Order: sequence, then C-alpha cells, then structure tokens
Amino acid sequence: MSVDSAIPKAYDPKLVEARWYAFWMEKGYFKPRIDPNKPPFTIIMPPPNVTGELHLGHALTATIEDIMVRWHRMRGDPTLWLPGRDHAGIAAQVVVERQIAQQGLSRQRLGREKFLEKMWEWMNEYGRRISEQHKRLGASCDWSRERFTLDDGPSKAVRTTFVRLYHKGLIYRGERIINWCPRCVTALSDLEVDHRDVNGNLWYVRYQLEGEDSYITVATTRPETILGDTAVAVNPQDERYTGMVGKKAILPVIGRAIPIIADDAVDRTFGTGAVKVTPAHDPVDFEIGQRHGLPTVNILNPDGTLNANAGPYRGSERFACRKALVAQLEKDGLLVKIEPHSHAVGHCQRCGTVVEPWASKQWFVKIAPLAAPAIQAVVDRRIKIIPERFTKVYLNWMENIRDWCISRQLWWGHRIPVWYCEYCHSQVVPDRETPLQDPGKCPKCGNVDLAQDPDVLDTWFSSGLWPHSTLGWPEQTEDLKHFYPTSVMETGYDILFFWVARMIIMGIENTGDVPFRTVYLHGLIRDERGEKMSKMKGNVLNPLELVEQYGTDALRFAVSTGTSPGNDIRLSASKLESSRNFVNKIWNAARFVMRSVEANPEAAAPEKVGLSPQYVQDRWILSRLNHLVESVNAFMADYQFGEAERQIHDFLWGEYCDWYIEMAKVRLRDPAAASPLPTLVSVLETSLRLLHPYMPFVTEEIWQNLGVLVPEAKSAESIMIATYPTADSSRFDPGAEAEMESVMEIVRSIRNARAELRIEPERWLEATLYAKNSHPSLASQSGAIETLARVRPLSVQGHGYPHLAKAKAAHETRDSLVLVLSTAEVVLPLAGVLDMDKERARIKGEVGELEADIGRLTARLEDEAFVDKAPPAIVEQHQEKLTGRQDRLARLRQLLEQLG
RNA sequence: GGGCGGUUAGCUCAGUGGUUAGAGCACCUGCUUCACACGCAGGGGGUCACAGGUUCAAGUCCUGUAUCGCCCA
Repeated sequence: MSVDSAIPKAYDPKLVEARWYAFWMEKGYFKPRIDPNKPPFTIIMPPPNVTGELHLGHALTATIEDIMVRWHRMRGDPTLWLPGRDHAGIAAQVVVERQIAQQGLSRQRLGREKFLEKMWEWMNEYGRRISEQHKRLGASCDWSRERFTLDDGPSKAVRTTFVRLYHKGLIYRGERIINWCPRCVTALSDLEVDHRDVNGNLWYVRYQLEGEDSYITVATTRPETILGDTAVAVNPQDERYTGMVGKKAILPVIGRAIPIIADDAVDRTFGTGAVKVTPAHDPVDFEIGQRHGLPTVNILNPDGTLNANAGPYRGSERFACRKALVAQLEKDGLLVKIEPHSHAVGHCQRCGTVVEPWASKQWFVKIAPLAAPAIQAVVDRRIKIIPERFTKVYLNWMENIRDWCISRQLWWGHRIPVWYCEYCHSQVVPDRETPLQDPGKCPKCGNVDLAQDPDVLDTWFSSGLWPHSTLGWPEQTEDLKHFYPTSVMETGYDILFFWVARMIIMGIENTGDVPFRTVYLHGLIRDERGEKMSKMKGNVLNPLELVEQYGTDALRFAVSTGTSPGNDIRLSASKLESSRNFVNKIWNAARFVMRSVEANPEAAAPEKVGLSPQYVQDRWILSRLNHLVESVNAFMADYQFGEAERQIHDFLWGEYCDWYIEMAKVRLRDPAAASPLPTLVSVLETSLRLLHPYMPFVTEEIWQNLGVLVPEAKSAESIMIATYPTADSSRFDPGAEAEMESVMEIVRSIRNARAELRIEPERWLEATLYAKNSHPSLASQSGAIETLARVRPLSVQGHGYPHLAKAKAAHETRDSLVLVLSTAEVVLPLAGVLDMDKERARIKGEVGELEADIGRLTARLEDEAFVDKAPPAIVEQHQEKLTGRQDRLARLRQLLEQLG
C-alpha cells in the first residue's frame, strides 16, 4: 500500500486525537517520575467551577499550562500538573436553584440534605464533563491526583486553617456593613461586587427641625433608607450649619426625632452638605454611627423587602418602597427637588442583582497581619509576577486590603466549624490540636446541646489553600514535601486578587513558604470585536465546538501564538483557519517526506540519518534549525510562548517547506545527487519535537508514522517523552547561510522579473549566471536555481562578473535583461519582451535606493561618536554593508552606462 | 479621584535599545507545477497617536498631551 492512499491529503484531527490521548493515558506518561536528585516542575491547575462547561478562558489556561508542562517533561524534569475542580459555592448553588425552580421546587422546600444531594448530582455530572473536555484539549495532567475542593483532603485543610486562624485571633465574628445580595440571600465579600455606573437621581428631602418651623435639607441616592436614619450629619467646618448641630430633626413619614451631628467624614460639596445617616445600610454611615454612638435601625429583610422598622412600608419590595416613599414625600411637601445623578452601584457578580450594604453579623478574616508576609514575598522577589506590571497592582491592593468577610448564607460549601451553645450561647470552636474533632459539649457550661453555625465559607477560602491542600496539607505527605512550593501559577489576570493574592497569603501562613515561585498571568479572550464574551451577549465560543471544527492543535495554536503575557486576545474565525492551515501544512510536508522515503528506502537508510552532511543546502537548513532550537528554548525559558511558536511556524513554512523541500525535490529526481532524505527526515523529526508542546496531537501522529518508515528517527515510545531538542552550535554555519542567501536572492529576482514582464509560467528561459569569486559553489546550485526560477539551461560562470563588452553587446541588441544582485549577476535573453525605457527606469530606481542607503551608512560611519561608542561588531556590520552596497552600485552604474 | 495598559499596514496583533519595522487575514496579478487551492509564485500597503527629552543609535527608555480600555475607590 502506498503512503498516498494510506495518508489523507488533508489532516483530519478527528481520526487522530482521541487515539493518542488514550495511548498517553494508558502508558501513564502524565504521572511524574519522581527523582529526588532533580528539582521538579509543578503546576497546580486553577480548578474550573463545576457550574457548567469549559469556556475559552479555560482552554487558554489549559493550553499555556500544557505547553510549559510538556516542555519540562521532555527536558527530563520530574513534572507534575495537578488538575482539580472548584465547588464554586454561590455560582453553583445559583445554577442548581434555577434548575430545580423549573420543577417548581426551592431549596427551602427540599431542605438542606435533599438539596445537597441535588448539588452533588450536578457536580458529578459537570465535574465529569469538565475532565473530559480537558482531555479533548490534550491536557497532560495527572488525573490520578485530581482534587475537588469538597474532597476530604482539601476539606480537612479548610477546617484546620479556620480553627488555627481562629485561635490565633485572626478570624472573628462581628457586626459590620457587608454586601448583601437579596436574590442569593447571602453576604458577599467586597471583591464579589461589581460596581457599575448607574444613571440615578439625587433626591433632596427636607427634614423639619424639632420644635421649629425650619428645615434641614439632605440629599440622597437611596430615599428608602430614610426609614433607617438615626442622624443627620454635617461637616464641622461648614458654617452653613453651625447653629444646627445639637438640634434634632424629625424623620419624615416615621416621625422619629434624630440628632444633627458634626462629623469630618461629611463632604461639604455633596448635595446640600447635610447628609442623612443610616448606620445599618451604608459603610460610611456605619462608621459615623460608631463614632457617635448612634443606634442602628435595620429596615430590610434578607430578601430585600422592608421589615417592621419601615412602618407603613413593611413588606414592600425595596424599589417599590422607594417609589412610594418619594410620592409620599412629594405629597407632604418635603421633596425639594430631584437631580439626575450618575453614581456607582454595587451589583452581585453572580446574579447581577443590586446589592445592599447591610449591617450584619458575619465571620471575618483579620487580614492585615497575614498580608504583610505576602507583600514581603513579592517585594523580595521570592515570587515573581509575569508580566512585571502586575506586581504593582498586587502590592497596591495588598497594602490597602480590608478584612475579608468569609461567611456565606449558603448550603453548598464548607460548613463553618463553629458551634453555639443552646444554653449559654457561647461560641465553641474545636481545639487547635484537634481541629477535625467536633466539640461534644460546651466548655463553659458543659451543656451538650450545641448547634453548628448554618453558614458555609466563601469558596475562595478553600481556593486560597489550593496549592498546599491538593498536595496533602495538613499532612506532611511525600507529595507536599517534594512538590511544594510549586513552580508556576498560571491563570488570568482577572483573578489576581480573588485567588492569587489569597493563595500567597494562605500558603505562607499555613506552610511557612510561598505557594509558587512564578505567577504567569494571561489575558482575557475576547470576540472579534474586542468584546468580553458573555452568555448574555451570546458571543460565547464553545472551545469544544472549535475543536470539532478545527481540531485541538489548531485551537491551541490560535489562542497562544502571537500573543504576549497579560494582554487580551481577540479570537476570530480567520485566526483559527490560519492555524488549521498551518497544521495541514505540516501534515503535507510530512506526507511528502514519507512518500519520498518510501520511494527510495535505501537512501533514507537508518544509518544515514544524522550523518554529517557536506552539501550546502543541508548545512544551511541544519544551521537554521539549530538557531531556531536555541531561540525557542530561550523564549520558553522566558515565558514567551507566542514568540516561540511564531518562529517555529516561520521556520517550517518559510524555510523548510518553501525552500528546503522544493530544493530537495530537484535532488530526489537526480540519481547522481547526494540524497536529501536523511536531512529531510532529521529536520522534520526535530521540528516535530520542537513543536510538540504546542501541537501535541499532529506531532505525535506524524512522529509515529515517521518512526515506522525510519525506525532510527524514533528515539522513544512516544514523542511526548522524547527529548526536547537542544541547539548544537557546531551546526551553525554562516558560510552555508550566506551561500543560500545568494541562491534565494537569485531565484527571487528571476521570479520577480518573470512576473513583472508577464512571462508565461510554463516558458523556460535561458540564463547566464555570473557569480562572484567568493561564491564558487553557486555552480553546484544550478539545478535548484533552474527548477525554482524556471530557467534552463543555466550557464554558471563562476569566475567573476560578465565581461563588460559582452554585456554591452547583449544590451545593444536590446534583447537581454541584466539583474545586478549583491553577489551575482543574471543575464536573461528576452528578445522582444523588453522595453528599454522601462529597463532604464527600473535600474535608475535601484540606483536611487542604493545611493540613499549608502548616504545613510556613510554618514553613520563618518560620525566619530558612532565609531567610538557603538560596539565594534555593529560598526563592522555597517562597514561591510557599505562595501557591499558600493560594489553593487558601481555595477549598476556600469550597466546604466551601457544602456545609454 | 488613584493606578495600569493599549494606540505599529485596511483588520487582528508580534516586535524584551542596534541593518531598510514583521506575521496572519484582507487586497491586486498570475498559476488545478506529480506534499499541500487548508496551496504556490509575485506585488501594493507604515509620519510606529502627538510633542519634547535621554542616547553614537529610540517603535523600544524618560516626561508631557490626546484618545480608547481595564482595575481599584
């Protein structure tokens, strides 16, 4: 059977990908081979939420991490990439609540236990899907170590951490203003609130002064909170109100008398300079309330309706209440004016509902003492952030960090390990030494009726422990000892605060060491128009659909090539198509190589692969390849994956395919020529290994096929455990590169002249090549030049440029085109085709360009400062260039003279 | 209000002080050439946002301006 019929013309990823992934799994390549003498390379995967399926952001994460991991593995480092999943407390619970609502159910009706069963069903289904999707993306992570945040291990870590921090006094329960989502019916941390500018109003309302017929006017963006006011405040410096401080104002509708106080926090320029104070529903007011000992009047129920403190508005929804109250104020003549006012309003990040600042008893982490070492670790560069600029963002946030509200009024998550005594109401927390043991009785009164706090912890509390909890902490496991601190944390810059910062805090606190050495932050994937992908906009691209359409390798290449760390990426169909085309290009190059090997197996005989080539074309491509290998490894080490890929792409397409293969074809047809097959095979094989981390599937498929035909080319059972190429500087060959530059210049010039003169492609031209003495071996390239430029016969005069008289004679008959190149001249007899006026114009154009060039170079070299201060190599480069240009200019002028 | 980033070909983006600034897509011309039309060959297209400065040398470093975007408050 011939290769032609066996190997399809167009690469079909569907026939390839699943097979190789199964093979890798079966062989256990994804598991680290621990070697105590070698430092391991470790990445803990950011655990996707079990709320749904993977999106393109996950695909990007998986791609970049897989690139790093495969590279290190091929270099022989013991490599661990640990996958996981996050229970995503609030987000997952919202999703399942919506789902059961369709069946007319609610979590309250189901009860905690039944509802959690539903949650686990959901999690099992989506957890499975997520893992399957990662496998489709080629992720070479160690599935045997996969973790879920609610697994026993990570749960123990969570509980241990909570208990220890509690006993250290770094976790406390207190009444503070928190962000409350009335739809999710839970507290949120500051980070979980999106602030969006909303066009609202500023309502000016006047409060009558007690016992007087005068008023004080306040301005508010949330008039319904009037019901919870316990003071009016003015700035102590504000003369307008000096006389009023100490008096009392009567709250509209409610009729409560509240004091007028002075406080520095009041902005004199806002509204009237007098503000209403609602300590239960505003963070600034809360602090004012604390300073002045004001009562806190809470007017809201957890679901956002008004409670008994709202008097007549009890039971009405908050925005309905606002409307009704404003109407009432107007009726009572207390509404002074309404001004349009744009201001930032907090929205629940998960469901979009407007959140309410709300005074509530919650659990908090006292964060400042924990942040200090986390700041130090980055300042000391024990942790390096890429790109560098995010260091400042991180430090700025860390230095202004505020206590972290960690309790959530949810059911899905880690239950807070605190119990309350039913009798004496004291808080009972497990002993520091036995954090996992539930307290049996109240240590104060001895009562055994203890009720556990119904709330769960913020999901990010468990995520913060992820790099050590997944490795077994608090147990001192072998994995923890060997792989912690991990090497790289790779994730999107959008969760720098949510996650990365907290991992650093918690990692250092729990283990005494940083959780990772390097943080690599990638950008966000946007759509063609640069918009963020979101379900609401309907512009979400499903990575699995793209895999179906273009193949995994193409998707990976498309999201990672030509990108730089921390910068957003626009993904378009055209980008995916060109990536797919590149995959296909490699496929076809391989098809050509294999077909050629098959046609002439003895020439590619195993013992010849890797032989030291004497032929200039071979020396050239090997020199280019080794420069590429050197450069790719340098870029990889420097986390510049996009640039590394671009260079591999350019080499394979622009040098190997466009030139080396095309020239090889000529040699393959010539029985007398040295066979290009060994080099053809060896460069392809090395390139495949070079490309494997980026395109795991197509490279493995070709590599294995090649290995069947040329067993010598196959150094391992699989390309993913073969050795990553390292540059062999003995292959660097400037001479061969210069000669091939000349060949390419000659071919390009002839092709260009043919196109300009509209010479039919099928027509062969006679040609004479006059090569410079320094390039005697150009004669050996005549076969390649003939075929690539379609000139035949080509006569090569290897001993200098054409005798002037000869060229002149040719031109006088007006039938020859002379191409004056940097190291050669080509004469093409073209009777009847040439327009000598155009010829003169063309040459004059070239002369003009050269003169400008020479002018620039001369000026440069005459500049003493340049010659003195620039590195000698640069000066020399300029000098050589100038000489070359002058030489070519002289020859062009001669030609012009001959043409008259 | 504070901070960060972008501004490079028609579009999307690389370019980490050193020739004449690159790629993909799009565009124009020609080609079913025996690996590939998911291709081949050739071509056009740039005041590197603007203004200063540092340097022998600036798209690249510094300062300011404009403009778009993001983060924080």
